[in-house]
Amino acid sequence: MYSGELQNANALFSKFSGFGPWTEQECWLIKSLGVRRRRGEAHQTLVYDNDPAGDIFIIQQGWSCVHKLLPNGSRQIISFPLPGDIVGFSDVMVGRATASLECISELVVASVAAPVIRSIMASNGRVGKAIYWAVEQNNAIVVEHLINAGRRSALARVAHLILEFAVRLRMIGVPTDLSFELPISQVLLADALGLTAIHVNRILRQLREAKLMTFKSGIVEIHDLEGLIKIAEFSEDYLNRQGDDFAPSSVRLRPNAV
Amino acid sequence: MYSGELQNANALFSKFSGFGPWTEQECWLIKSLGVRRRRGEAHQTLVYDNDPAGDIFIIQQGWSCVHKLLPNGSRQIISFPLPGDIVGFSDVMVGRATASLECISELVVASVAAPVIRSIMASNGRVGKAIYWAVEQNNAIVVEHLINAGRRSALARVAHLILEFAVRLRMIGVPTDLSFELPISQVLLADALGLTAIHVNRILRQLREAKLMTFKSGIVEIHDLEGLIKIAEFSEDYLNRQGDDFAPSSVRLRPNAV
DNA sequence: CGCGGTTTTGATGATTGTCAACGCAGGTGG
DNA sequence: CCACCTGCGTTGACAATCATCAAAACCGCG
Repeated sequence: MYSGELQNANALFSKFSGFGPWTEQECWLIKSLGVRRRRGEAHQTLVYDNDPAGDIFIIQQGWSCVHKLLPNGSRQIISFPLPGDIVGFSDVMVGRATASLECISELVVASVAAPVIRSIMASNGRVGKAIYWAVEQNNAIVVEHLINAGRRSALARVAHLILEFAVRLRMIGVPTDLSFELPISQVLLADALGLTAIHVNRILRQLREAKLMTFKSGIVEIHDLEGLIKIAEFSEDYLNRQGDDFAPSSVRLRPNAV
Repeated sequence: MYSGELQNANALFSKFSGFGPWTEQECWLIKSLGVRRRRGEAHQTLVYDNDPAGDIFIIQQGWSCVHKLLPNGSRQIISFPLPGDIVGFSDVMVGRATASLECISELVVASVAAPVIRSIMASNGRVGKAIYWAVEQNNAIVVEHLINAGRRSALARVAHLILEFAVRLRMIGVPTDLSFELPISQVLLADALGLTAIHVNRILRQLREAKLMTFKSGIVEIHDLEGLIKIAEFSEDYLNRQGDDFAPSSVRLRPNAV
């Protein structure tokens, strides 16, 4: 059962291993991106919105969120990066953080200095393309969050985000056999979905009473996968984009789909 | 008064001219991206979601929107690209369109084949960085739309989007002296903001009655800029990011701000 | 002139937010 | 050990926001 740790010491290498085969040099390069580590404690803000951006971060262990605060005190969570995900890539290319990175649990990240990333991206190698693919996948997730907030009911939103977690966790090798740990408070879900925590709570009750899923003390249990997919209007396509040069092994939510 | 046309024959070159100085070679390269033209008529869909992506498009003239359709028939507009904006950059890097591109008015775009863009990005030149800066700015706009849909009231959303248009139009050289053409229906505004057209209409009435702005027959008139900025919680920072290697001339909404 | 798309308005209802209260668990200090 | 606090989850009552349904006016266009 996953609670923010990964067997593999290098989450990015683990994530990219499906894209292979890699040459020895490429392996070395990818692994080198994971050597400089940094830790964060729960509730600590590692990156502040609008700070000058010197490093990108590759999540290794733990849960975190990227968010922006509004003048009125509310906030919008942009994404929940998982181990292997790259945070602050565009910030580094542009020179300034465009959002904050906050730890939810204890967090381990690898940091990579801006010039290193820039030179990798400029070298036109397959590693750069893989990084680009990973970044684009994160952008696709942001777009899906926009669709969630803009055009789906609260019920669909909650279900959609839960299913997104299920697929993404499976993609990084966490066995999510219709049940997985999700150490995220209802407040965080609300800030990601554009709802109030109270309403998220009610929606979760609805989902429970409809025998679709439960989410209690940080554990998701999906009881009716097809029903959940249906009310969420969930399609995992946006998480399974193929690169132009490599084809990451596709992860499917349904065990034995066509 | 702007209605989708630009004096300059090459919108990208016009946009990038502020980043200069460019060498003669760089000028030639940027201009070369604008030579292959393609037209689209109003309501025509130039790119369909999930199509294989072969070209990127650089908007030259006219209005368009990037959107995604939902199974239930509703849709979410992701962005309204303006002349000089690049559409489908990430699609090309990934091989497949992640959204649709639809013409609102008659549209002129330049198309650039994927290999051309890839080689420019791989060459580590300043042109590639400028393109990257432009793409990142569009991503920042998507994030702001997420914040809009997730955490702002309908009133603030509408005001925010209007102000975004005002700044973006001014950034591409359209004089928006508190009044500008915006040939966009209320239905389109609604699909961008996560509201119904009827509610957008009522919000526009509210804004009119509060003497903040009017939007009638495709023309926006801002009567109380400060008031509008206030209720929108608008900060133009997300549109004025500096590159790490160049500083595009900052465009300010307030004529004589500090 | 009629037609389709858009804007506008009213009446009504559903969804979601706000306010208030309580329980529960974990931590902290007496 | 217990009182106390704080954060989180839960529930109810109520209010505000926003959507839905319906109808009419308007406008450009064939």
